[in-house]
Amino acid sequence: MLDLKKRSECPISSSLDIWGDKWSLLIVRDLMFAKQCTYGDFLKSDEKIATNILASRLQMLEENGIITKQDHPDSKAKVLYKLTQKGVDLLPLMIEINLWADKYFTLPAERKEMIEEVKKDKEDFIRGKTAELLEHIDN
Amino acid sequence: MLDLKKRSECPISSSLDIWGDKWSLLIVRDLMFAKQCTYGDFLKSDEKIATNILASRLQMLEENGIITKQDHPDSKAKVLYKLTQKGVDLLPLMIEINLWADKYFTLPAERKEMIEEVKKDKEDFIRGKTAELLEHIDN
DNA sequence: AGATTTGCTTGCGTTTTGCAAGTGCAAATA
DNA sequence: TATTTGCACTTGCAAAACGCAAGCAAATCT
Repeated sequence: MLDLKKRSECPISSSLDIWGDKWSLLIVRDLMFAKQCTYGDFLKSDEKIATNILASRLQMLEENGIITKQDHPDSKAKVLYKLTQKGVDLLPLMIEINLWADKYFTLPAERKEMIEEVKKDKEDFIRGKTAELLEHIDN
Repeated sequence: MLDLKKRSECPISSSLDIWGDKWSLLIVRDLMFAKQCTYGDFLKSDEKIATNILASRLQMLEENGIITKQDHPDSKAKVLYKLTQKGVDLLPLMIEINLWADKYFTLPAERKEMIEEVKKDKEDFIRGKTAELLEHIDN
């Protein structure tokens, strides 16, 4: 059991207490955009997270109801990680990060494509993506 | 000079490399919502950031163009910290964090009030607040 | 002139991170 | 059936970051 110590009653602070580190939102990103879902998939991401850190972040995110484990349809040895409703609700936040980054960094072509879609109709994109992410979720 | 090492080309990752720690967004929050501006003001925030960490984060944020130092009108001993355009552009992100937190935490009355205003007309709130924050900025 | 305020810096012990290697169970292979 | 491989972690340890207290120089107050 990882203990979460709230630094204050501020909502920003409380949120950062859960996912405000260098890795957690990358895990959320993978679950949102790359659709990567197994432990090994996270390890394969470009940023090369250390395996012990990954395990610790997954536990933290699960304990705080952002993600859930599910049985992998193919094998008992594999674990499927999915976003919960609470996790999917981070989508608008992730989109804003992308939009900010779009203004100040050069985005890779594939992500740029997604952002252009967002720019056309943000609300619509969020609706569609949320529905997609919530498929087959049994929180 | 604090060195920023990019973990990957991903925009989320690059953004987190700058402000993706437990403290940076709290500094941005203070500059956005509490209007706290001096070094001492940051130290007085509820979360009680350590002074060396504060100094290091302020330097990082300044080097990455999120904040700037300005002369304090009252005294040469004081330093005024302000958000740059790049910093102010984090407002939509901060709002989404607040909205997320509003759904999953209990907000303090004062912040709740702001969020209700946001809910009425998000775009309008952002326009107004952005204009307010950009007053007297000489990036 | 002496004391206080302000914005930091320095030292040092504790915690977190990062890397490599190891473990246990499931599944594929021989 | 025996053995190797794959997968999801755990463990150990060195390195880095953090957190606390004290110190410090310049500006300001008394």
